[in-house]
Amino acid sequence: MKEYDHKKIEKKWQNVWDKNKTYQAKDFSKKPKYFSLIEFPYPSGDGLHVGHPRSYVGMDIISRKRRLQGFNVLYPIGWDAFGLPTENFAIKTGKDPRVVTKKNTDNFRRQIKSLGISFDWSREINTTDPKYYKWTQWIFLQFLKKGLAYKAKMTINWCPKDKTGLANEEVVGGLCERCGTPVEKREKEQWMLAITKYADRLDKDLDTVDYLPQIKLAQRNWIGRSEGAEIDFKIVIPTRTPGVRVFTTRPDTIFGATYLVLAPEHELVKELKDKIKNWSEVEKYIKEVKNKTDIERTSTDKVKTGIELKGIKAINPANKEEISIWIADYVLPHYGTGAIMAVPADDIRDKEFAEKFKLPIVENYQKAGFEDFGKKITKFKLRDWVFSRQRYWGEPIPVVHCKKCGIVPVPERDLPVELPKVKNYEPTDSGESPLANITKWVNTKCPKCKGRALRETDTMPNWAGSSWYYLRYTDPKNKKTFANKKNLKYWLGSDPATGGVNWYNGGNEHTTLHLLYSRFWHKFLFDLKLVPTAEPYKKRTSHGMILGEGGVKMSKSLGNVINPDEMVKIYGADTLRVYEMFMGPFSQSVAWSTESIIGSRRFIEKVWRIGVKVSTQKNSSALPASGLRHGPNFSVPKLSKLLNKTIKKVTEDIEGMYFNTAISSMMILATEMEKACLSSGTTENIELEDYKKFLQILSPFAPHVTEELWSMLGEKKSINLSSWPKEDKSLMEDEEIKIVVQINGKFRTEIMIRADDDEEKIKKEALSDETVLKHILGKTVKKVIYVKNRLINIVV
RNA sequence: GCCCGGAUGGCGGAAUUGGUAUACGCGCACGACUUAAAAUCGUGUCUCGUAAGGGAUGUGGGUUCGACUCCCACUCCGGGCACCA
Repeated sequence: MKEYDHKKIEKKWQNVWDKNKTYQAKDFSKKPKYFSLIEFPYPSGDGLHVGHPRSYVGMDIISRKRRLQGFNVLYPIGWDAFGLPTENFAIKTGKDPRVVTKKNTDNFRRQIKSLGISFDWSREINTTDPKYYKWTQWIFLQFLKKGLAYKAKMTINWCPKDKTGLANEEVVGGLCERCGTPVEKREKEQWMLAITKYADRLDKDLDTVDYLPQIKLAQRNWIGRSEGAEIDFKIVIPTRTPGVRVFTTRPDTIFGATYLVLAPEHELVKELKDKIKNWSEVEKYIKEVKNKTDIERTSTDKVKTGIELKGIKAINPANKEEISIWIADYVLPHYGTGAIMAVPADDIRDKEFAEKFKLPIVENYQKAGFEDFGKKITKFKLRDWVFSRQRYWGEPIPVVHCKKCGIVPVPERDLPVELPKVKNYEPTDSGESPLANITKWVNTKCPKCKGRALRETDTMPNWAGSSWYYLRYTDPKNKKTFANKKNLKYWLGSDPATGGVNWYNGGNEHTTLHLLYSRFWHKFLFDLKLVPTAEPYKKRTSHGMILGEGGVKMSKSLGNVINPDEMVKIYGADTLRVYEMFMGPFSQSVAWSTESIIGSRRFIEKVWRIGVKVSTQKNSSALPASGLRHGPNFSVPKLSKLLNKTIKKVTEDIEGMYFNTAISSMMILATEMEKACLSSGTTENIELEDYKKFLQILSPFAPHVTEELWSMLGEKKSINLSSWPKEDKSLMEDEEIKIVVQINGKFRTEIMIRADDDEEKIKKEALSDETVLKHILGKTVKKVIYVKNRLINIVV
């Protein structure tokens, strides 16, 4: 018998598909289009993680199914290659990030290709390619033009020893990850993007997209829309106008407000410095707060801290009572107005604070109307996006600073502003990007006045390139624009309300930031009439992580990292694909088990054995013509029925991403098929057409082996060019149905009924069943509940 | 701490969304084939009990004829928390 040689088969078909451009999407086609998307990977030096294929295979199954369903499918991939790990590697080794990136992407490409994912490699993109980031910079200039990119002072993490700014990730327990020095906060001018201008629409438009409910919820919570009121409190000591404005979601409780709390950073504190009698204490407290994170500050289980601003008082506008003013770290400067009115009778945090500092608590106060003392206002938790990085490996922000003209955008014709080569990748001592050291590059001419000017040395965050990459796939080589409008209209759809990438799958960990940022960019481009749809993604799902054996995180330090190359080598890509889809529910994290992968291999081998038998007997004339078969083991109808049920199940399960149960049902079918062969010694019990349908529904999961078997059965064209089978309902109906009989909700027995029996007849039958009679002997039957085609429960 | 998930046999998980808990797979045991091994196939495999029957879906309560599924309170685990991607 012909052996299953995964190495030969997989290599062979990967070459054929490549040569025939089987998976290349065609711009414009009579077929309906389908745009399926995965999050393009960051090409890390560690190579592909077994978690990557999970997402890629999942969407590959969807994409392959869509092709068989007659769609013109775009399933692209690229590299999100700017970022910290490559930069830190460069700092450590002195190697050019370009060289490192090239090496890593080459490795990733080879690994992904070995899995037989149906990506359209002709559209491969790379965020670090100047031809790509030219357009990232161009989009930034549009933000600048519309006033949505601006500069503001922000606090950053600062390591006083290394003299560099640090990313949050590089701060471990308040210490610098590299040298262990306590990290300080510093103020620095940063480029910002005004995402808050889009907050309302980012929230509202979630109603128009098909995201998993928990993804929508996560987005909504992040945006944090809430309705409240802004109320002005007069400062009476010292007399000052204007007073202080607070934001509250409960303006109705104003009669219970017994003191005010300001964020320690509130400008009023600095302004009234001279009037605050206990300034030295206040100053000390402000310093302490400065190095705390927002999480530490707002944690509700820590002891409340704060300090009164002695010597200044405010007036509650509702009851005209004089109240004290405090500062406390649990009030954050960037939410609301950075000031609250405290109603200890009604708010747990205010109550804790009042109890600790012995502040008055008024329990039974008069309720006010919503807008009696202030103005209704909608507030968002969402903050503007800090868009500057003092780093090397990112897109240079394309502006110049001119003493005469101020900030001047680089003219669009001069894009891209290419990242120059440097010798040293470390940030400078002053905390500037390493680009600041290249005087030749920094010194330039002002595009406006032609005078001397300096280039901006900040670069963009990694999120920039990934905020619009899906658009570039529709027209990846365009030199005139980021993507042709016609292409965008074709691939995203022309209806602003319903169009977008058809299906976008990614990690749970991206359901807030990346997803929100790219929705923001897309909406901005939509407003400029540069993209045809209001939302980038019509549908969004997410997959869980693959953990190491035993459910711990897979990491180098734990030594439990699984190399996909090795799995492909030993078991084959098809087995790895099937295993990753079978190991657990797609949406949840699941632990890897090398011991278990053998089950998927056995399944593929079973399919292979049946196929080899079917093909050899088909080619020998020993097999009687279809429809003329007889014999004691004649079980074609039974198998056909199971096949049709399986087609239905697999068709539906793929849509819900229930890949594990789809595979389970195909395993059952394969087992039954093989049994049918064994019982008769031939494959006469398997209809050739049935077996082919089985191969078709399996092909999205295991594309190589099914393609090989397909051709062994005499098919000249690729299985990719066939059409998705449809179940035959007439072959699926059961005339006899098994009904469970329960007594008081406990399983007792089962009876067979005919599909057309009426309820009374079934109940009667159940009550006259031997086992039932035994159990209800001497008891009164109170009630008989019948659930159609399922069960009967007798209550006694 | 806050937000979003999750918890079912020795292990990964299934359960038509309120209707036979443990499908499918791994592992294990036994059997067939084999000189033997591997592969493959078959049988068994939650638990107590000889059986009849009882118990079990993280914990404690509740709703219901009936709860893994719904409600309330808790425990533990994973992800996110704005400069990791």
